[in-house]
Amino acid sequence: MGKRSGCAINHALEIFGDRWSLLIVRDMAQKGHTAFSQFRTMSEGIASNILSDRLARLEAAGVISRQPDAQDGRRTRYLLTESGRDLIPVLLDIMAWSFRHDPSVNVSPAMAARIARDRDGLAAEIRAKLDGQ
Amino acid sequence: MGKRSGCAINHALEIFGDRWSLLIVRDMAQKGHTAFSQFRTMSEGIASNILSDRLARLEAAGVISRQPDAQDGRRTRYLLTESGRDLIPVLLDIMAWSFRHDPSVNVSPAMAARIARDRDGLAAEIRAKLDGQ
DNA sequence: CCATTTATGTTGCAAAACGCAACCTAGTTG
DNA sequence: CAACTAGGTTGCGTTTTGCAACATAAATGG
Repeated sequence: MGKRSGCAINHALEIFGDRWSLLIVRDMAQKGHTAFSQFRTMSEGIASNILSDRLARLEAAGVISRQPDAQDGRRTRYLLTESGRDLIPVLLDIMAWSFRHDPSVNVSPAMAARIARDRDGLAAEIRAKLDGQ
Repeated sequence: MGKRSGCAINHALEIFGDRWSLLIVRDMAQKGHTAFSQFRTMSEGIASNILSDRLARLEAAGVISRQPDAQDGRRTRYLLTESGRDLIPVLLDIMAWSFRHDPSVNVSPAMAARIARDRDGLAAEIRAKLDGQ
C-alpha cells in the first residue's frame, strides 16, 4: 500500500477516492446505519463483496470502527470514528455543490439553504444524533 | 451512463469518484495548470490515456472547458468552469480534514489554520488568480 | 432441541477499468 | 524541410468490479 504522494488531496483519495466508500459514510451519517445488511439496502446497490472490502479499508484508515454486538452475536456494528464524523461538513459541502450545479439532485432547496447559511451548525446536529450510538 | 441514484453525494461521485479527477482539479486550482503536459508532471504520475479520459469526462460533466490555443495550434487549454471553481472550497476542506487526521500530510499548519479560520476568503484568493486565465 | 431463518460475509468467474510502453499526427521551430 | 513538441491513441497484460451462488455462526420458533 505505498502512497503515491504526500498531498492532502491524494491522501483523502486513497481513503475514499472510489465510487462506494463515501456512500457508506453517508448512510452512517444521514440514516444512522450501523449494520452490513443496512448498507446493502442503499439505493445504489452495493455488492456484498465490495461492501466487505470497503468496510475493511475504512476501518484500516481509521474512519470507522467495527464492534461485535453484545445483544446479538451475529451482528457487527460499524460506527463512525471521530475522523469519520469529521467528514460530515465535507459531505454537506459536496451535497450543496451538487445541488448548485444540478438542481435535479435529491436535495431540497431548504436543505441547500441551511448548508449555505449554517453548515457547521447542521453538522453538529447530525453529529449529536450519532452520539446515541 | 445511467445514474445510480439521485443522491447528491452519488451525483458528485459519478463526476469525481475516482483516484484522478480531483487531482486534475487540484492542479488547475493550486498550480494554475492548463495543459495536458502539465498534468502529466503531477507527482502521482498519471498515464496519458487515463488523463485523456478524465479530461473528457470532466468536460462532459461541465467542470472544465477545453479551448484551442490561439497562439500555438498544437496546444489545448483546459480551464475550470464556474462549477469547477466552485469546488475550491470543497478541496480546501478535504485538505484540512487530511491534515487534522494525518499531520504527516504536506499541508503547513499555517495553511490548515487559514482554512479553519477563513476558508471562503482563501477560496476567493485562489479563484482570483484563475481569473487571469 | 432441532429445523429454519438471519447476519455477515467468501468464492468463482466474467466484464470493465487501469497502467505501461510504444506509436501516431498535426503544428511549430531552427 | 528536418527535427521537435503537444496531445493524444493503441495494444496488451494486470487489477478491480459486479453478479450470483455458497458458507458459517448465531438466533428463533415450534
